[in-house]
Amino acid sequence: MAVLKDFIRISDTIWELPITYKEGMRVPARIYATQKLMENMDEGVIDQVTNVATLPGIVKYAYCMPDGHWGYGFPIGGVAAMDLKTGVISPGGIGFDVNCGMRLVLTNLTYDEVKPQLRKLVDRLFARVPSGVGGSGFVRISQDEFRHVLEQGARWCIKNGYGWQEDLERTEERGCISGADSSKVSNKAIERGFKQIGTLGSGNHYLEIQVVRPENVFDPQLAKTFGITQPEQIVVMFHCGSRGFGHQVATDYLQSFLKVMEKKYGIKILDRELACAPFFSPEGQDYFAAMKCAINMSFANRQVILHRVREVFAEVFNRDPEDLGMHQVYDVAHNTAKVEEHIVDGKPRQLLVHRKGATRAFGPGAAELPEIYKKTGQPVIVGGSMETGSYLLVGVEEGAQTFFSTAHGSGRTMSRHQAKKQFHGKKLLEDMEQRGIYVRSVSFSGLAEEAGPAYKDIDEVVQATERSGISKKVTRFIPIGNIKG
DNA sequence: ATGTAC
Repeated sequence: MAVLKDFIRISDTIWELPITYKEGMRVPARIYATQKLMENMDEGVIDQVTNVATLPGIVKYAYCMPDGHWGYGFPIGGVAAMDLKTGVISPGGIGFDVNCGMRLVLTNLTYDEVKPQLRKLVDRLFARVPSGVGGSGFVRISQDEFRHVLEQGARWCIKNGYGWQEDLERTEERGCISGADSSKVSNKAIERGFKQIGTLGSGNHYLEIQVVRPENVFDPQLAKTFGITQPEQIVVMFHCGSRGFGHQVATDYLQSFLKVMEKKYGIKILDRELACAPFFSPEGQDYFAAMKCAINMSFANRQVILHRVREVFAEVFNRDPEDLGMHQVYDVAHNTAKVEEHIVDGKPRQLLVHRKGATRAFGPGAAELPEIYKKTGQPVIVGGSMETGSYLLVGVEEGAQTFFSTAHGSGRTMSRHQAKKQFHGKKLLEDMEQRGIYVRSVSFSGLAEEAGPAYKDIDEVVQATERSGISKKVTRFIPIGNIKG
């Protein structure tokens, strides 16, 4: 539990630890949380976010979002912007599951229309979207072709018939980050990844059917612009990443950084898990180019899954996906490091922004946003636990304070081990069905790990982001069907 | 998160 007296309270939802808190801190650390979230904040977060504050080149603050919890090196929920010339790039600040992210898709169906078909729909999705540890997808391509996927991302998918052209402009980076170089990726990573496009994975990865209750529309105007136009509307949300491929890229470069960090670059860190290299070093640049391949692999993964989701809906309702209004709202990444321009103390600066379990949330007018969202600000998809619900938020101008970053989900309160001891998968599944949520999972123990009480209160997390001014509520979604990886 | 151990 956090020792609150150590913190300077900047506002009711911003808590600061000054550089005197720990030797070597270059900038203060800031945690975004309500009092209630702060009282229960993982002690590991405080240790880790202040460790991050010691990294070379860090600008302004080391941040942790309200859904923060202990992670590898950096906390999950960590945000750190580095000066390009003096700063480092750190795999621990991005996460093993590079570009783990969320995609939200509309339908024009209502709850009453979907309810009689719910079991069939979930069963078909479970059968057609591969999930679980390992597992290969239905996209059969050679390892050489996979290299094209790594460099073209979701664009490769559209070219090959998996999706609609408009999906690209509704995806962060338009589904393809530039600068991905597959020659910087190991053969081992290619071998692990080339059969994994279109697969959900395991852990907290899932695909969910959700309903928008009228009382959960907080900004009707924005909701309408994002395509939420009718009462009890059904949407599909899913969460997955770059699978074994991204994991292998992270593993490869962590090893490479550990070899050179101290000997070649004289960087001393407080925790091996903070392994890093100067951004402009050969090792740093190679990792950046390889990590971008994993970003693109993940965009492609979610693009192919979207294609499958549309196919299944078309089958079950015997209507075209176009006719079902299955437009994508947006796709957000929440494990990345990207070069972005931000205003620091009144001057524009190029920064490497690490977001690990944190969502980019650009406000209205940002150059990176597509025309359709230029005026509104960026849609932000925040996935809650399978029992409680999720949110659609929007980026706001005040988000500049966190380099336009906000929360990405609920955040765990309990270790997986502890959750497995406390909950029983089969009973949980039955309880959820009683409450109108139909779940399919490859593993009961995996299901138990994802029980609602193993996560923070999503409403409290979202409130913290809104009250601190880093994002704003649009709608809340209630789960009715879940495919758990 | 992860071919849940090089």
